[in-house]
Amino acid sequence: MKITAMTQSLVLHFGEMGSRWGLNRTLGQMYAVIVLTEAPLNADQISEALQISRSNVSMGLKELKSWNLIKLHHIPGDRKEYFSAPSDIWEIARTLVVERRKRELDPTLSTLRDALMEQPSNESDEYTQMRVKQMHDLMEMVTLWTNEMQGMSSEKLSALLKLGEGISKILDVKDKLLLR
Amino acid sequence: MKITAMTQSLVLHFGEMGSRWGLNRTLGQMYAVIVLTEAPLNADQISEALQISRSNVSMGLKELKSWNLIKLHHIPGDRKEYFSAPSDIWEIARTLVVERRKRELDPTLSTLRDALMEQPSNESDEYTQMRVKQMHDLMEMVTLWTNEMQGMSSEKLSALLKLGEGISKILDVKDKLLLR
DNA sequence: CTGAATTTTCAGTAATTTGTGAAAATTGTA
DNA sequence: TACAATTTTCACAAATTACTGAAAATTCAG
Repeated sequence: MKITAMTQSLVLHFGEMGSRWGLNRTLGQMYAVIVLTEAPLNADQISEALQISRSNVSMGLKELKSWNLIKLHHIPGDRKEYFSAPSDIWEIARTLVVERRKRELDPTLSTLRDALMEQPSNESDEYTQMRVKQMHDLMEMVTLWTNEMQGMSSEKLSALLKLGEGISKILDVKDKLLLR
Repeated sequence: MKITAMTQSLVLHFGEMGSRWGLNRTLGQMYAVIVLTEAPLNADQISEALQISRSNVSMGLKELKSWNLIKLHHIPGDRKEYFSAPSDIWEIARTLVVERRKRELDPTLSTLRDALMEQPSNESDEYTQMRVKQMHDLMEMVTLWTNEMQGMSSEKLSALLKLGEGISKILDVKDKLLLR
């Protein structure tokens, strides 16, 4: 499959960024071409578009599946599998946040909890535990938030993000509201 | 410098996680030992605590400085430089979010803007541009948010995060509030 | 200004991560 | 069930990234 110059340059950029996100270059490129192309693509098309080996595509797709980032399609009379990204960009963002939290926060949260269970052996450990507690509480709050986010509709999420600087004002008047 | 068993295991964990965050193993370990130790540390102490070369520590400190994650101290009568982390965990979190945004979103935002300026050469490019527009708008909102966050006090940030599921309710009544 | 203490740089090496082709496994249709 | 199409796995190779020691640069007390 040939890709346009515009897509090509975007794909290259997403490749470079891929490693800064939890992915890697190929994964970034693969997801870029999938997201930016309207029709679902099969593995051979991706392999050709990005000039990477068929097996690399297979491994990349496996990983994108584990991130819940792609949808699987079947075309009647064609045995190949076709892949596309959700058409709702908010759904993609939501998935990314949740999956990154799983990979980046959950394991640490568990380690921090373990450390808090231990008996401090001296006063240096006591300081350490205090910091661990602070980190733990913060990360737990972030986790609650991402869970909240997961259940939010795209419309609501978009409305929330659009608040922008308004959020500060809302916090100021929040106590005046009858919540809970 | 010797570190306790508790710190040791936390340092190892943060090392493993380091690569999942935008850092790397050594950087994760270095920051862990700095955050978890009350007294500011000098480069030799870090080098000894983590069993890594002095030059590696120097490069790591350089990077932590570029992330604005460490504070520099001087001890009277000692020519060495000592480093510590902010005592306020929210300040660390705020810095992390802002710095990651700089590295993970800003370059992409600029590339997306470039792509939007181009003339679509066919209808496939038109679809691509539509998706680019969606991504661009979303990322711009996130940028606004992190800017907002940067200016927020730790107390306010903590209050916002504590809202947790309350945020949904607030959104529901937001229109009833006289904002702006 | 001098020189010892300290920090930084950098070229080379080590370690890790990523990509490939060939072979194995799976799938679905005739 | 048989077999061709397709996908996945995996050992090895290639590429990238991280680490080190030695040397250069910087800092500052005397």
